[in-house]
Amino acid sequence: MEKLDRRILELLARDGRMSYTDIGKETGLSTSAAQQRVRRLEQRGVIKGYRATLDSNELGLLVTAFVAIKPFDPSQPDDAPDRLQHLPEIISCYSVAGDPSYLLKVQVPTMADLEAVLAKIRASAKVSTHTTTVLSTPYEDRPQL
Amino acid sequence: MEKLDRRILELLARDGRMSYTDIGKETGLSTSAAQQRVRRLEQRGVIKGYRATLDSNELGLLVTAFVAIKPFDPSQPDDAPDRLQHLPEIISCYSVAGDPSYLLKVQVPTMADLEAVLAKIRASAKVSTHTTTVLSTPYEDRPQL
DNA sequence: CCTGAAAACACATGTCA
DNA sequence: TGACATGTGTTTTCAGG
Repeated sequence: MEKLDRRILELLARDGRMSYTDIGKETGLSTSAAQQRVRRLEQRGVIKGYRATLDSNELGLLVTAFVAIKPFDPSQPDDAPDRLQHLPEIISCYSVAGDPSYLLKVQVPTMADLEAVLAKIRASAKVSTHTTTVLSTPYEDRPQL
Repeated sequence: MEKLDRRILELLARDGRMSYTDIGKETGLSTSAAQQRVRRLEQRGVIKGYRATLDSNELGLLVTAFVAIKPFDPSQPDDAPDRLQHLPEIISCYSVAGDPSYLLKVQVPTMADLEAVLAKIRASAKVSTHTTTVLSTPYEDRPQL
């Protein structure tokens, strides 16, 4: 019944606070059966966690940008992610194939903050940066189911 | 007491299933006071929703890529986001400043699926695509607090 | 923002197929 | 191993102040 687990994941991806009772109703399972399946999905790591999704603008994070970085010296060991981890403005870090070595997603209150973060990125990771600023976000993080 | 709301948002961003009782304990509020603040944050749209975060690999989504798109004919009306919305493989869509007009994040099971989605993107939105494939993801979607 | 009580829910245990 | 029933303790929810 792998189908049932998919259905449960879809429900929780859309509403992370859905009760086991409601999951049971939607899937035709009893409350405890639903709970058991969810617990297994959590233990297997399929469900990594739960979070509230917040409105960046309401939080005062008005500027979003993608920053592609390239090491100054490609012969050096590449530990950019470690070196950049301490910057909370970096929301995501992807290692990519292609010209840049990493692609970062950055969120800050103002353009001035972006400038400051870019300077920190260059200094911390010894990289050059190529920044693409986001004008608007038609949609983001749609559930993968 | 704007400080309290920030704290609540931080807690819920990290654990979207935290109970109002526990939020109260962490913030020094009673259960119902905590619940009331959360409800207001939801109504104001600061909290947009709750979701389980899933492991893409476990779901069989082994390929992630960023796709920059450019319209074939820049004189035409630009409704790419609308035209692409129906493709569930597109997780996020950002309107960006710079050479491409949009940046898409795409997730699919295999490279063959990526190829298929790129064809659909080009056909649906009448754009050219420039794809950057993700090799690994050191970190992603860190809480903005 | 708190109290308090009723309803809903979570969750451990035990049973059955 | 997976589904279910039941019982106990929490949590949610909605009065009221």
